[in-house]
Amino acid sequence: MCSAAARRAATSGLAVPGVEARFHDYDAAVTSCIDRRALREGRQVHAQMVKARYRPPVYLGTRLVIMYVKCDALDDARNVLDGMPERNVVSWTAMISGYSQSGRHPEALELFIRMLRAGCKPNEFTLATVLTSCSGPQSIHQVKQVHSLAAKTNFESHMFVGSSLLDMYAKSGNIQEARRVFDMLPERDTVSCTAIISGYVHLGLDEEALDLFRQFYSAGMRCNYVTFMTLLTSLSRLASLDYGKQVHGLILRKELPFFVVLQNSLIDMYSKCGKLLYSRRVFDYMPQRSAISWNAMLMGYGRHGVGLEVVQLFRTMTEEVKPDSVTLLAVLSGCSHGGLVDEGLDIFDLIVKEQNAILSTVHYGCVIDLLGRAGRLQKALDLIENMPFEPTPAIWGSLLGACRVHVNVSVAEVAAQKLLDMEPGNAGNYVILSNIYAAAGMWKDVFRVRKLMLEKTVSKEPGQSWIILDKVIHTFHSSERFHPSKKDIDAKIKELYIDLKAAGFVPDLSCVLHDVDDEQKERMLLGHSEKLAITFGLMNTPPGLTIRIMKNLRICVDCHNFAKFVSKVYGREISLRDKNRFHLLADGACTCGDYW
DNA sequence: ATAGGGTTAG
Repeated sequence: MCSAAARRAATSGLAVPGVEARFHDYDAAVTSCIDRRALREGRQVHAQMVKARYRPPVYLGTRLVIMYVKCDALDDARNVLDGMPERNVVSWTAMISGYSQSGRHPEALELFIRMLRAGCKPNEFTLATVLTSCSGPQSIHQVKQVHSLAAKTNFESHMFVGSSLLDMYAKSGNIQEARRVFDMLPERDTVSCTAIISGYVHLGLDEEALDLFRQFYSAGMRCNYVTFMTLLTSLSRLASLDYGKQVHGLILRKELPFFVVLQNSLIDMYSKCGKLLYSRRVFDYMPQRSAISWNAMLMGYGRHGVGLEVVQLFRTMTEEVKPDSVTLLAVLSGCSHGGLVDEGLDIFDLIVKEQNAILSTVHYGCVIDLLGRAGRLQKALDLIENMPFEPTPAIWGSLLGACRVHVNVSVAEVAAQKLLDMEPGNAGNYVILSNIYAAAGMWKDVFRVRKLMLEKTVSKEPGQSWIILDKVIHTFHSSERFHPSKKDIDAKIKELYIDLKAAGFVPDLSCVLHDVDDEQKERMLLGHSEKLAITFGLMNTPPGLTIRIMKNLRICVDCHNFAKFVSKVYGREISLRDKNRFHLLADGACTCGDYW
């Protein structure tokens, strides 16, 4: 590889007066630059060729394209490719692969089509690479085209093409087709197995993904860091601490080299499984960190409502790494969840001054949250009306939620009007507005809004909670009808209800979406999935153990209150992870401070 | 010479 000629050529830039370098010298020089990713030298060699009016043959032109691609200078690579009098499959593929790997998928596809039009036949390298640019639900048509091409040319069951193809199908939501391609592969390796597992994870089929992994693993599958990252994503979502620890154990036992990305996944997994201290331990032991490491840690503290740590870690971070837009999101939402209103607003002012360009509507959403939490609703409304973005439903929703907590009818009506216009089918908005009217004693308006809701709304995403006991996931849906322990849970929850009421628990009937009588409302509230899961947890865990519950949506006020009373009456800590954050309930109080 | 699976936030 690194011949004497190459070294001489690379270091001298071929500036030998009077001597025209020949093919081998140029080739050696370019190769050396490719190996070292030496862009500047590569450019010099290229310039030398131009200056010497040397016309490189296809091979050498291709090497130049590869050199620029490997050095991330895609536009230079493209210029070389476009200027070549002839191209071969390698030239085209190298360029397509450059686009694919830097996420410039439309250009990759466009070039692929151009290649076909130029009469160049793709090979397995081309297909494997171009398929990675076919993802996204809207381009299923392209996937089909490329697939039929792959089938026609008999590459469908090629290891690389097949893995890429099944991944495309999975990412377009067609897991059956992905599975079919996977089952056709001549053999299975780490990448193809990881790809199909990741397909299930991608579609949120976490339990299926784990089953598949168990199956592969006992059949002797070799894992690498990508496999582990894929598994950790799934375990974070399930909040399965035991399995998470097991995967961590596997990673340690394998003595893999250090990968920042893998450690990042571990930080995230522990924080989503409720073990912030473990996240921090992983974070502290990392010899190098990326911005994502910091962001994952910041998000973790925010998710758990530990505002002070968010601010402190953010300060440390800024001494080492430049915060990106996710960092700012983590800090602002962390301040909001942690109740640090003034700190959050100060940081926001600073960001507006120094990094205004990376702020987006979600950042403003966090600040609206902050102001809302502090009860500064008019200020929040002013900010929405003056921010440099069109307010999204999420923004108005955040304001409306704050109006409920602080019972502010006039601001609520502004926010609600916008929301009802933007998403008339969303029942939640009507419910909150009617709750606000109810809290203000404006009963006529309560009925008006309820009536409107019955006319217009569509059903929402069904609520679902789960608890993991002894590595088994027990899932509950609201008004559960099919759970095997249904009868026992019903009996137990009635028993609890008497105890809790005796301790002062009052059901919050305004949480019920439907227009039914109060008795029916109470029954419906008791059917909420998180109450079922908590009750199931109480029935099946020894006294003193923390009950860990997960919920796919935000927790409702009544369930939150229910959990508080359970924590007090039965002396149980309850850790409840909802869509956005953790609630740690103990002795009748919650770490969220009743604002979420 | 050119190739497949992936981390925070949405």
